[in-house]
Amino acid sequence: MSRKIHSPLATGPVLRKHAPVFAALGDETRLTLLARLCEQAPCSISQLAAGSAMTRQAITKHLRVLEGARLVQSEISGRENLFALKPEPLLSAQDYLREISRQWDSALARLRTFVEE
Amino acid sequence: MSRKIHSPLATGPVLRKHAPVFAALGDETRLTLLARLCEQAPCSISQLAAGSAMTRQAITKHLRVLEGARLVQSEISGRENLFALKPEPLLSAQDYLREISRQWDSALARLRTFVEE
DNA sequence: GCGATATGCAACTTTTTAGTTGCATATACA
DNA sequence: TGTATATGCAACTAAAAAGTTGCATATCGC
Repeated sequence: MSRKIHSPLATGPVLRKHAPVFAALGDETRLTLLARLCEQAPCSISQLAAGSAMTRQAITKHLRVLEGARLVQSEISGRENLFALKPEPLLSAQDYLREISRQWDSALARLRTFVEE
Repeated sequence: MSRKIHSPLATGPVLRKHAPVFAALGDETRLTLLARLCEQAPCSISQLAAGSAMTRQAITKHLRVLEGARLVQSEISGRENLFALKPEPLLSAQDYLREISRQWDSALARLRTFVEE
């Protein structure tokens, strides 16, 4: 009787919101940076580049990608550029994944019911 | 007193496990495919390509990427190749995100305590 | 067997990403 | 002031990703 209300997982705006976040997370170097930034609050570019085998420029680019996905925020302090983690997109991404799992489970349940009748 | 045990968010194997999953999720076309597959159980390639502006071949490639990340599983049935969602990597990715958020929160808490003293 | 449907494979083009190098600029600090 | 530190900007290379086209092959149904 009730019209099925399926949450708009694949709606234009929703896709355009989440895909860039996942893309930003889809790189080992950037995951490493995030992990580092969530242990040690604000870090400068040089600080972050110090622990890496890559160039400072490479690290900078990765940080800009993370910033573009709003996963980190930068603030200039004197001559250095400090980066800090911003958890909102992470939570949002989590919700998105949870919603997919949820829908999948309910699809399975429906299928099972259907088969059992 | 107690040595700090920080969960290995940025450990080689952990990175190599999760980065590809996030990378696979980091594309609008693939997110759309996943959403579709979680509503309608097993779908053939042609079926999935039908609702898209892209070529069947392009869709096939995206499906292979998803399969590479173990987000979907394919099975051949007669002349068609049926794809179904596999939720395990999604759950695992969720855990990873949750762990980052958790560590971030505890880092903030520690910082706050430190400042307040 | 035949025609239509569903795929796979391979070669190729175009974009994007990842990383580098070199050079200019601004801030700290002795 | 002068030197060392922290960055930004731009040009370039190399490699991976996204998509396309053309053709071969296998299966379904009549």
